[in-house]
Formats: sequence, structure tokens, C-alpha cells
Amino acid sequence: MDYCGRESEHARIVAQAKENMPAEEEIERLSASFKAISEPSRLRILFALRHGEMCVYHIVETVGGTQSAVSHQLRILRANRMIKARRDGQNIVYSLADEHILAVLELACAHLNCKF
Amino acid sequence: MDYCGRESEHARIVAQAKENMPAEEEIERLSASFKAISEPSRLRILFALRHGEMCVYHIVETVGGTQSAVSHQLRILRANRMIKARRDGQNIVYSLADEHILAVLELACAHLNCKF
DNA sequence: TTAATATATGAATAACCGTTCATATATTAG
DNA sequence: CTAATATATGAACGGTTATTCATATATTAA
Repeated sequence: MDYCGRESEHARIVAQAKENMPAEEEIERLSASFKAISEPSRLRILFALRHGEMCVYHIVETVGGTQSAVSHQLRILRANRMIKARRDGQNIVYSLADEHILAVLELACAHLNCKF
Repeated sequence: MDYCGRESEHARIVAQAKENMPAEEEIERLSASFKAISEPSRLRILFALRHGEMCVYHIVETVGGTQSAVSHQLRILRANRMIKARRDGQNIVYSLADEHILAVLELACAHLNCKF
């Protein structure tokens, strides 16, 4: 069928697109990663951690909300390797996992014409 | 209070973090943007459009699912300026909105050690 | 104009997800 | 050991969201 009158041109694009479509597993991992950084509360945590590592109570103080809610959010961020944790005595100290995190936030801000 | 025994050091970080926390409105816009690209079906559409503009039926053919579902997804991607649309006769032809989109996908793949 | 094609959209349902509350675990102090 | 502090976690509730189904709109052909 010729859906749009330019089948010959588009057929090639469809074929290329199908051939280069990431595997289901990679799509799922990408999806999970973007989901992890797509909630306002989790974004605030990431922005907070730009300035250095912090223990949970300081994160709570910075971003607001209850300790429990923040802890749940930290869990999701950590499960998706957006942040890393290390124990320091009684505290767990969190920090950004790698340089990609800030880079993605900056690109997104560029897309939105945000200054931050 | 001294929650973690390094109040002097952390107080500065908390203050900086609060001071540089993006405004609520910017957090919301970032959140919406990441949400838009965080669903598997929408990610597939973005990956599909890497290879050139496509009309709806070709997108459906490439990514699967029903025409209605794809159309709803296109709407969300467009509302968040991930893709743009133009009419070409009977068809609406979609393409990626700007260069940031692919750049973000590539960064995310780097984060996940994905090849795509 | 009428019929056909391409795309969009409103409503409804089901699955998903963030928060809260209560409680559990882990570390340190006494 | 016990008490206190810091953090994590399970269950439940409420809100959000992706999909489906039916239908609407817009363009072209006849």
C-alpha cells in the first residue's frame, strides 16, 4: 500500500528505522532511566546533589517533604544509578552517580530555555 | 541540630543547594519533558524518527500498536516539543523537533552502556 | 456533493506510581 | 545490654496515565 504517496522514499526510512530500533530490553532500560528523573521530587534531589554529597536529613531539609518520601525517592534514583550511596557512621551519604546526570539535565534545560 | 556530625561543611552545601534550586515552574517543565520521553512507546517513536520524517501510518508500521495509540503518543511528544508536525496533503508528517532530542538519547545510552 | 483515506480525540478502563503511615533495621552512645 | 538516632521499607490509598473503542475532523478523489 501507498499510504502517503511517497512510498519509495519512505519505505527506505521505515526499513532503516526498523533495523536500527533498539532491542526491547534497551528501550525498557532507557524508559526506566528517564522515568527515574522525571518526577519533580526526584529532580529536586538531583539538583540538590549538584553541590556536593549530602546525608538524607540534609536532602530532606533542602527539597522538603517527609523523610519517608525522600527515602523512597532516593531508592528509585539509586536503583537507576542516578545517585550513589555510601555509609558514613550513622549516616548514608548520597551523591550523583556520574557526569552524565548533570549533562542530561543541562541539555534538557537548553531544550526548554531554562537557566539554572 | 547536627544530624550528621559535619554540620559546618554540610550547612554550606544545603544553603547553596537551596539557593540554586530551580523554580517550581522550571522543575515542572523539566519533569514534563522527561516524562514525555520516558514511555517505551514514545521512545520507539523518537528512535524511529532519527532516520527522517514519517507520516503516521509509517510510524505505526515501524513501532507497532494501533493508529489511535500512536496518535495519542504523538500528541504528547508534540505538546512537549520533542517532535514537530507539518501537513503534506492528506498526511501529517512528523520529525524530531531539534538536535537536543538525539543528544539526550545518546547521553542516556552512554549512561546505560547501550549501543544503538 | 459523496465516498474514501488519513489522522485526531473523548471517554472509559486498567495498570502504574508517589505519598503517607507505621514499623523495621542499622549504627552509635551510655 | 538499652536507648537514641538515622535511614529504609511494606502496605494502602489516591492520583496519574497508556491503551482501547468509537467517533470526529480534514483532505483528496470522483
